Amino acid sequence: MDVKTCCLAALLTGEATGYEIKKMFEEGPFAHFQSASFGSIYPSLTALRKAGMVSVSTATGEGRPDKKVYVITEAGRAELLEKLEITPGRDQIRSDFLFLMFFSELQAPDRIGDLIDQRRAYFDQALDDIARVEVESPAGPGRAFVRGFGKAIYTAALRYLSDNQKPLLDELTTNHGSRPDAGGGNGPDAEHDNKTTQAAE
Amino acid sequence: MDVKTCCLAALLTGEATGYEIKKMFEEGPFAHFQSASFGSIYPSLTALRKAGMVSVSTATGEGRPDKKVYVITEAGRAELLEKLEITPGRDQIRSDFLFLMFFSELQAPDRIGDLIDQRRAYFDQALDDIARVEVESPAGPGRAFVRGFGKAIYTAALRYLSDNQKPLLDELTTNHGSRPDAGGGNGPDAEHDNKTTQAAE
DNA sequence: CCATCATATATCGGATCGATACATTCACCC
DNA sequence: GGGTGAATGTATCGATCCGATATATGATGG
Repeated sequence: MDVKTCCLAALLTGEATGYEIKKMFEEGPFAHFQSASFGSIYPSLTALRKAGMVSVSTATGEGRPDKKVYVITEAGRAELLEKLEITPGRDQIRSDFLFLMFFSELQAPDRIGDLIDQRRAYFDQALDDIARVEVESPAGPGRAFVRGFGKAIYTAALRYLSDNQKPLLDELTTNHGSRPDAGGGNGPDAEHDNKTTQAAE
Repeated sequence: MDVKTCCLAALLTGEATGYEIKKMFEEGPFAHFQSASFGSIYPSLTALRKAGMVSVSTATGEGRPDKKVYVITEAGRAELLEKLEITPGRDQIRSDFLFLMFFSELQAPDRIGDLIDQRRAYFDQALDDIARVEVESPAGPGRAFVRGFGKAIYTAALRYLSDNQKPLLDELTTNHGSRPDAGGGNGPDAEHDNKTTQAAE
């Protein structure tokens, strides 16, 4: 979902500053399935204000200068409801961890073991986060459903890692010396009799 | 992982054209944890060629004009190995589906039911994809580990959806008329006694 | 007494996506 | 025979978005 819509969604739970919206994507209820950076949040809020989707009130407390508190308007709420009617596309997942694991054979087994340990800690943390958010904002059935989903996924991931860490490491250490050089020699389907001309440069 | 590194990774399994690399991110072994578009793949390949990481051979078959087949070089292989040493960051997940489910209360229960049905079909498809890739490219322990991980996650997701679809829909239909207007009246922690000045415009 | 963290706004360059244009082959159907 | 559309391919453009950074202030703490 684009950042503007995400900002509207964040503001639906109450007024907030740009900074607070960022935190909602880092630690709050959206943390595990949406994200946005300052570089997109602030421009989005400005655009939403110009479009009348949000209103701003500048809070001048003690010392701290301008602190812009954003509130969603009726138009903004209508806009969000409209966006909720889209057909959701593919989930986008980008995991450096799985990328590294994909090439386990090219790395030292110890390194692979460390990576898995780190990832298990990471998933433990994720479960703690969900539990914490669960206490902080009880909320309705939609949120509970999403939280439950996250819990199920992370629990399964954790189980998979603990079940398969040792087997993988065993396999890597036994076949260690061989180094299969990954696609050099007998590569996949070497069938193409096109005339090829080597490019210069 | 940046697109350049992803291209090198794709080429490690054998030579390929830009088009084929794209397909590897859509249907191939990387499909479920990395992605890239033409708009980033082609510039990346050009940059990699200039840096000597890949070499190009233009295949002039019958009819079809220039078809640039890319091959990873030794320098490219070294570069990839270096990139494998990074510490992996957070997995990035962006799910429109969970975003929509988060706001279940604002939508018709039938619509929610449809969304869940669609997502179950989507996860079924994902499991089929993994099974298909498993047959097409047997490969080593790293790939098997990643595939197993995906299988575990999708299976858990599927189970969660089938277990919780009906309970959610029941909850939504019973509380239907109420429409909790999400954060308007008794919003979260209304404690801030800063002087606020309403912004014009 | 100064480092450093948390709060807070904002911008810039670059990475990346999504859509699109273009060109050709092949399969299919009428 | 001819037309339509899918698949294969390269390539670019605008819009979006991220990551790093600059700026400023108060609180915390060694």
